[in-house]
Amino acid sequence: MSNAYFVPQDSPESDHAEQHTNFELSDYFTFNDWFEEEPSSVIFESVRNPVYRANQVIESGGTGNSLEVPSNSNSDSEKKYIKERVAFKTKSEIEILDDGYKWRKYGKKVVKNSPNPRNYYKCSVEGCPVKKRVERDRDDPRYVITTYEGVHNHQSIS
DNA sequence: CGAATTTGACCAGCGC
DNA sequence: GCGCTGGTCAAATTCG
Repeated sequence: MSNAYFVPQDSPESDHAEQHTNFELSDYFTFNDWFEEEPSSVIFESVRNPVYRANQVIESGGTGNSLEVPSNSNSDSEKKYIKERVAFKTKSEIEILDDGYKWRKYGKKVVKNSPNPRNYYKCSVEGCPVKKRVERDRDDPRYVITTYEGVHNHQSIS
């Protein structure tokens, strides 16, 4: 798992925000703000890249370097790194959080590190490339980790 | 009856 | 080159 997750502090039932100090994203937006703003304002690479905003780094993860595309960043490696991601870790019983968009589930997978299945969703609006994946936290099943990938090219409907 | 889910199959990238 | 792993497809099924 990664080391920087955003735990929304104004979540209805956030009785304790333990990992909250890990990374303070709330300066940029809160969970509620996120409904209004473009998800693109914060980009999160959950595995090996730093967390960065727009095009600039706000925090490096673990290994320091790494936002920059690998030295010989020509074409292939570039697109891989350009992917925009936002990851939320939310305390929630349910995993189907209504975030104002319409999602169509297209896959489910059991991943190695977690005993819990991971679900794959895609925005059902025509031409919208956004995907998200939802899974339960490995060692804290009360949390749900939602990872958005891409930017919506339309308004939310709800 | 059309639309969304489900779920196993399929596929591609990577490490050994 | 093979097998493992994560991601996607798609046919069947359920749902509204």
